[in-house]
Amino acid sequence: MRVRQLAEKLGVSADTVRYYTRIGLLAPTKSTANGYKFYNIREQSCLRFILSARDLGFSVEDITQIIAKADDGQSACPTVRRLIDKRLHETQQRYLDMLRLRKRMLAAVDSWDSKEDKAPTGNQICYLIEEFIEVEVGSETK
Amino acid sequence: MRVRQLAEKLGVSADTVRYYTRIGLLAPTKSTANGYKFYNIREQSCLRFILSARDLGFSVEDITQIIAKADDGQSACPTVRRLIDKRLHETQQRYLDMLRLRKRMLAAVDSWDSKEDKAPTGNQICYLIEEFIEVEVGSETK
DNA sequence: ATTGACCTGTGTGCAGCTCACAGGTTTAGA
DNA sequence: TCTAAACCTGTGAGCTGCACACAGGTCAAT
Ligand SMILES: [Zn+2]
Ligand SMILES: [Zn+2]
Ligand SMILES: [Zn+2]
Ligand SMILES: [Zn+2]
Repeated sequence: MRVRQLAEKLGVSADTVRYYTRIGLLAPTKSTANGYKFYNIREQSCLRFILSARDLGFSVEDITQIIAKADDGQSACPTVRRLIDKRLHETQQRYLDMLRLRKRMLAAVDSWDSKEDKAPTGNQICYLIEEFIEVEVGSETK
Repeated sequence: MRVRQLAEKLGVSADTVRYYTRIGLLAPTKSTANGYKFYNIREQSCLRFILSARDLGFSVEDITQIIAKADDGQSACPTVRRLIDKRLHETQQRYLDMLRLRKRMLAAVDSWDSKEDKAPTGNQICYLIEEFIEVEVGSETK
């Protein structure tokens, strides 16, 4: 199997497969004739694992560690439990950040609906942005 | 004002100010004597604007466009309205992605609580991940 | 003059891919 | 058999928004 065939089989781009190969997560054999990389069934199941872990929020570095443990013959489960706890906290944080940002953006759009366009002055670049922040900072203290 | 003073005044790192300077969002005068960059009051208010826009979810590229419009003497308001709509959709999407991911991660952690650690086999790297995905994919179709 | 603390600009690194590009391979046609 | 176009490959670079490393400059105290 060459890179494109593997990629299509598992529904990712060939570049993604190349990337995982480049960083050492996949280790295809190198054809002697033309230098093309050759992925066997073992690489395929490894990629499947990588994609599953990715979908659970593990970073590429996490996956590297997990695979290294397993390749070493040890159980990766403790590592997996430890790492997902960390990533879960991060995901939670990012989720909250997105939520707050979304709220702020919606408030801005809403308040801008009743405001007209204005040309910039020497002091202001865009009064929509500058005045919205002032209002928001003020209302945050109450 | 030199880079550090400006940075501390507005509560960001000196590297952040240097970054905005590097990409042309800030244009300090260059001291002839020692090559140090000098930020005046105008650069300061420009940085304040940049930070306000950043907090509203605008990208650096967005901010570049907005400032360019204003520097050109035109109203940046239409640009601002158009761009925030785009960024709002993206933020919404990322928010939903985080929400789904969080849910998936929580489900994994929950189901793993009652499972023991296992050593890897020739076919499996970590059964926690591999079997959770199978279960999840199955339950998605019902 | 010298030490040391602090500051500066520039270059590089980061995740997780994606894109650009020069060249090799395969295939269809003549 | 030759050729030309379509397709594929590996490698290198680029993306965002900074943060860090580093060699050297500056300044106050000795
Ligand atoms: Zn925890
Ligand atoms: Zn405006
Ligand atoms: Zn819309
Ligand atoms: Zn395991």
